[in-house]
Amino acid sequence: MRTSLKDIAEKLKLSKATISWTLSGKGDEKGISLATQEKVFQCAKELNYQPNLLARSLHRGYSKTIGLIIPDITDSFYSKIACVIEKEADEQGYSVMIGNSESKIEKENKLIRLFKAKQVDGIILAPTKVSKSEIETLVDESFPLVLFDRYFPQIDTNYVIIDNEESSYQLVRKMIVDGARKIAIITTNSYLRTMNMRREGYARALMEMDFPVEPELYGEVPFVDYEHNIDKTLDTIFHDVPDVDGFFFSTHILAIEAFRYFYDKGIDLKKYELACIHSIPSFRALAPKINIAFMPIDEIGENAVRILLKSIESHQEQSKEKKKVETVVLHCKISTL
Amino acid sequence: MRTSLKDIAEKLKLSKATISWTLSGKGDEKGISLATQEKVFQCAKELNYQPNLLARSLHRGYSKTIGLIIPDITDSFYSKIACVIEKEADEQGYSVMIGNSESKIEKENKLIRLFKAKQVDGIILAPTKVSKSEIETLVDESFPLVLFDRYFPQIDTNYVIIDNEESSYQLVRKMIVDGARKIAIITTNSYLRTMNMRREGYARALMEMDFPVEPELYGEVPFVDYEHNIDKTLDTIFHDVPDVDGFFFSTHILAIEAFRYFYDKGIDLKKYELACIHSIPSFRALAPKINIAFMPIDEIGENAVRILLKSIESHQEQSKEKKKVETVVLHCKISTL
DNA sequence: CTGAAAGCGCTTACAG
DNA sequence: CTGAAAGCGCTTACAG
Repeated sequence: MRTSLKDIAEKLKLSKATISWTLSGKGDEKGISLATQEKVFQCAKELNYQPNLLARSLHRGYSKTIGLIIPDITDSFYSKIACVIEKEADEQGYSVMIGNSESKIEKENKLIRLFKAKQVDGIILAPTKVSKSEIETLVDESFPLVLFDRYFPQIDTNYVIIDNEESSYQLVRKMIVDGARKIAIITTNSYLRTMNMRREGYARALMEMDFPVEPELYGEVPFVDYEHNIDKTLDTIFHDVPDVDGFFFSTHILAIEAFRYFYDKGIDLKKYELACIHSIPSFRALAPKINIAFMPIDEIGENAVRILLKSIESHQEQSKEKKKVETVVLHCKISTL
Repeated sequence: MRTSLKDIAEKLKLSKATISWTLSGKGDEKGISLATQEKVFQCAKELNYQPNLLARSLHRGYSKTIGLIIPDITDSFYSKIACVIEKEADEQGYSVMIGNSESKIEKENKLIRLFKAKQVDGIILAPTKVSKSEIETLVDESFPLVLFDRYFPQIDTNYVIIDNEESSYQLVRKMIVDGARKIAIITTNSYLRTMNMRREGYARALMEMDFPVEPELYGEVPFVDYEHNIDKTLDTIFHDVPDVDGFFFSTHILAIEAFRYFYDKGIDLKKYELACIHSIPSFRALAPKINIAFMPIDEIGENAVRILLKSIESHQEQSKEKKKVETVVLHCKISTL
């Protein structure tokens, strides 16, 4: 059995209150004699006392814990965000529970309920979809919440997103300047506004140059099993538009799979202009000339935590005023590797 | 405020006990009238009742939560393991708290203490070092614990590891069969037994063929900032052994960095025999001929969870018998991509 | 200077 | 068929 306040109290023949005051550093304030405090510290150390955080949270009504839900922890973008968020939260005295929604709405809902049941003080979430989601419940309850990466205009809550349209526009514009004329866009899940914005940026860059936005150059890979689906998509594009000369990948995952396809087919990457949103280390060796919109990982994480903690505080102050929603739009640095 | 049992009880003019029995599905067993049960379920639904898991855990003495501590969540090996462990635990009714030790012993110790304070029922851990660690405390307290990936013979607890020596041996042997004669080993942190075993397997394959184990072919990259350190290491090897014709990378991270170096220097990868422990998707495009020891991710995760849960159960049964330690050694599949 | 007591939200042995 | 009560391990307002 773990040692509790009671154990120390009994051993020293003091009350639990005295032990609690002392160990929480309020001994002086309560005027507990130095001798007693000394004994308490001594005994706590001997018994290797660690406060039970569940009991503390139960009493205090908050847990100093935030929940983070991401679609895929093995995706380097999300795992890096998780890393930053954990570090940021830690500095503010919060710990983080991470949950993997696997891009499944049921899993996401389950995690939201679990985290609430575990009394997290707030949730940071990269949502997968929006249909009949627990997110709406959170918003209705004005539960402290920050969404990131994916955007649903109909949900009235805090957001941290990047300027997907502008980043895509810049990337595609760069490819055009560098000589590309028939640029394909390889993307996924068009029901995600994030992906739509990327497509719009792509279209804007083309239209600005009076290039047509050809349906044949649009490749949408279903998100599930995209490893297998991308081949078909690329086959079709190469068939329909043999002189395609550029590829804009809306995610790094699609880019990796495409590079594998290029390799399998013996197609030389160097002949094409390339661009991608977010970078991973292997790009340096795989496609060093690729244009990248670098995700501002640190800023995303820091802003998410900052906004969430603000929201938690105002929530705890019972300020019944209607929450003001905060939306942060961050910008990617665009460059080659 | 969230709704509690008390709220429902007051609203229905019943006792908290009745509500609790009903909602936990033991209403029939306790002979609570169907009419009452119906009302309770109805009301719980209306008020969107969710039990407070902190309170439940506090009472029950267990939290149905396990802690997972890994050195780097952005490393695909660990994040995949985390994914499997979460899925496996979920099936058994456990949730997982993930912590990032950043390969720092202080952070690891802090996480162990935090998880204990949060009353996790057990911990799965890929340890970073062993010096004066909280791990020893866990073992002394016979706290349910499973280590994986890294091995410390002096710690008497459960382990799940792969056969690092044999996997390395097989990989290097394959390279020799394929014609390599001067094989460099690129590795890190020799104080980790895991890395030492990989080196020993490398040496065994060489010695078996009566090849010398040349110190000039041993490249150890310090783990911190290895991005920058690997260049020096490779420079030295190419300088000292210009006719090096094979590279054995003890981790995928080192391989990626080396490939970037090869690219930067304009060295053609294809001229070399390559081998690496663990694979990532971009290898398919980066170095398709590379020999890989495929980590049995699923088995590692499943075994870790299985052993931990067994340990938790025997712990909860207060069986004072000395824990029997379980060590599982798994094997990698060796092949090209 | 220190303690008794209430309460956070749950569960469960006991009573009737 | 249902309830009163104790207790999990904390914290804190109140009392002396």
